[in-house]
Amino acid sequence: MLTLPSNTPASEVDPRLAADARELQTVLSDLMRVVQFRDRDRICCHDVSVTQCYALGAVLRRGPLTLNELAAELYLDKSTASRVVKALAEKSYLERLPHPDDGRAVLLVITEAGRRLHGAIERDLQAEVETLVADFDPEVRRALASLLARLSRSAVAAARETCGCRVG
Amino acid sequence: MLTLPSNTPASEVDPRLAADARELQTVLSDLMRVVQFRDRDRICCHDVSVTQCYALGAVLRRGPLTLNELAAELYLDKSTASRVVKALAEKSYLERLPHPDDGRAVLLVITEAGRRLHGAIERDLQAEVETLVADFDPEVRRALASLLARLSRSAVAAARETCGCRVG
DNA sequence: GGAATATAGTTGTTCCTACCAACAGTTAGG
DNA sequence: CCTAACTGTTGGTAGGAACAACTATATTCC
Repeated sequence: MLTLPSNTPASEVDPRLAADARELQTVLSDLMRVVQFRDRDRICCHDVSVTQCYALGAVLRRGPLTLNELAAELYLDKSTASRVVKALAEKSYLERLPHPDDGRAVLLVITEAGRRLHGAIERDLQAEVETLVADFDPEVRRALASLLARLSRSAVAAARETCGCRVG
Repeated sequence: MLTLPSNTPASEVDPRLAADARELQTVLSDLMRVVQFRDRDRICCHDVSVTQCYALGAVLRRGPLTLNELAAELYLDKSTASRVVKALAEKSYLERLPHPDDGRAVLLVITEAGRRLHGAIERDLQAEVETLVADFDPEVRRALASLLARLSRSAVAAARETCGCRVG
């Protein structure tokens, strides 16, 4: 992570930075708002909430996880994660297996039903994104994806560092 | 809005589209998650919730709004919007003035305190974005902003069309 | 080995968000 | 005028999320 010395305001080095950041902040807020709304709309038609769907995806992608690992992955309090998992387990989309090496921990494993559900939702969301970027040129789409990925990595790194007022 | 005839799957016209959409979907989800977390963290240190802050921003940018206009802007149910406004009014960040032309409606106006609070929060968020994109080249930042803006417009348009299961 | 400490999850509590529904007051149309 | 439509508020219910308190298991250190 390249960062500037802390006594040098970034905007001094690059005078455009402040204006760009302001514009990005605005645009990002708008995008967040509408995407959040869309996700709610698409996901809740299925059997789970947005957070539950993310949890399912995390377990699917990262393999068996403990509860704390899941909470960290989703930036949730462990109590929230616990309840999310509980709901998913009650609907038989996840299983809580005893951890082989640690009697306190659980291992979260996705079930076949969970896999199917997550696949269906992901197809829906993907179709939605397709309509969003259908009239973007292919190279523009690629550029967008790579820029977003970079921004996302940067944001994750920043989140890990600052670990603000709350969240352990 | 350029859209394809509905009987032609977009992925047939452009075989890369599906893969790009899938990648975008994944990246967008990750970004959403972390930005959402960050917003909560930054905004709630001040006196308001995330939604309240967005409401403040909407009233600030769009000038005096009625409650219904605000609700539409934020994709909220009018009852939720009403309570958000109520909370902001109790903290004296907003005022509810009678609408001059319509005895039923209210005009939401931001107060000086509200303006100050929103300014402070926006500065915080902007500073956060600055650190995120500080090591992006200026032209890359510009490109990112314009692409996000385009994506956002596209998403707003799509949201208006489909007006899914819920929300009036 | 055993007491003190740390960790993994669960549960209680509270607040915010959201949706649906019902309502009062106001405006518009026939 | 009188019904229909609309604006905003409130009641009720459900869920998400955070903090704190708690149980049960691991680890550390004497």
